[in-house]
Amino acid sequence: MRNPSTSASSGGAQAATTAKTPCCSKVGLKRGPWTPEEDELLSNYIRKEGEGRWRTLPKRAGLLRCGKSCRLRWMNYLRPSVKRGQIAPDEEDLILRLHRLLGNRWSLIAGRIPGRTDNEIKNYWNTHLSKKLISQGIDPRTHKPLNPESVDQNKASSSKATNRNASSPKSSNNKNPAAAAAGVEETTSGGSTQIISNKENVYIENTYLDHEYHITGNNNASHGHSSLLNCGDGTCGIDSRSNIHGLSNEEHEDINYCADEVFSSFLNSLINEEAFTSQQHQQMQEQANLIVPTSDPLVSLSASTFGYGTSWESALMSSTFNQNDPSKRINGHLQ
DNA sequence: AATAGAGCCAACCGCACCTCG
DNA sequence: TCGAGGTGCGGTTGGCTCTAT
Repeated sequence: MRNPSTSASSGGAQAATTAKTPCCSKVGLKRGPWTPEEDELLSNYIRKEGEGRWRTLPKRAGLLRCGKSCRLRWMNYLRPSVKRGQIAPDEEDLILRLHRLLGNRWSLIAGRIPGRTDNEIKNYWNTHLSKKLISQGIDPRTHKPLNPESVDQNKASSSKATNRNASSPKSSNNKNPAAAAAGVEETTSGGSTQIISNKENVYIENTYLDHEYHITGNNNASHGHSSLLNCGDGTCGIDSRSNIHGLSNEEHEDINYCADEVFSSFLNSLINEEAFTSQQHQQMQEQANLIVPTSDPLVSLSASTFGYGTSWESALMSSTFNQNDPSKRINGHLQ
């Protein structure tokens, strides 16, 4: 692993040129790669005073950097818990699974992989995993099989020049006007999973798993939590309309949990269930000599989790609930 | 050895959310 | 309720390193 601190020759003491970002607009602030001296100043200060108050931290620490830059450097590189080095195969596997569940929610994914930062995972995804999936004929955004035209397009876009323009332009944080007009906040729209919330409810909709997970509970600022699913007051519950938690479509029931634990175990159950059912389904396939037209374990999950157990087409057709109208899913029940 | 292109990753940017007065 | 400040997130970029010619 290269140490960026040693490559500080380029762009180093360049003054901020843009005046749009308040904290970086001050003339004389340093940008570019960090030097070992700066790293030490920042590390020593945070060890002594702790994290937070990033805006004023640089001045207090004697750094000519903006707060954002300090925070980023600490979070992505200097924090003791940050693990350096190659992504291990099991970590890679976990990233793939989580991306399939969560889409480009790098911070959420990073939160499930100890020692790895969102930036690191994002970079690893863009430089390794997306290409790997494309080479396997899988669309890295949707995790669905690519059609031949898409394969060509994706292969073309994997070159440096086009890759930089491949992503949608600054769309990640844009609100969906239609959703906004309907009083529904679409918090983000990931590749494989959509998290939709209104003031009282949160929906997790994973279209590729052919499930709809519905986490109910307050989702307003008065809770005082930044996390979408972190209510922590016991009012949150999870309602899965698949039988992934052992509940049938007909007789599902609300279960109250602390949302953090719910979300955590929710992800675990998905990840583990996926691993389990993938294996299980493969065995079933072998036994029944059935052909599933893809190697994507996701497809196996869909089929076997729904209990149809034979093909992904049946799993797709088994979706009986309304996937398009969040207003019909309040409190986990169709209205 | 020189050069061009590709790969890679730390850092930056802009936006949205949260908190607080 | 509103606005300002602080923070976090995801997308993008700059530039160093590697590899092929």
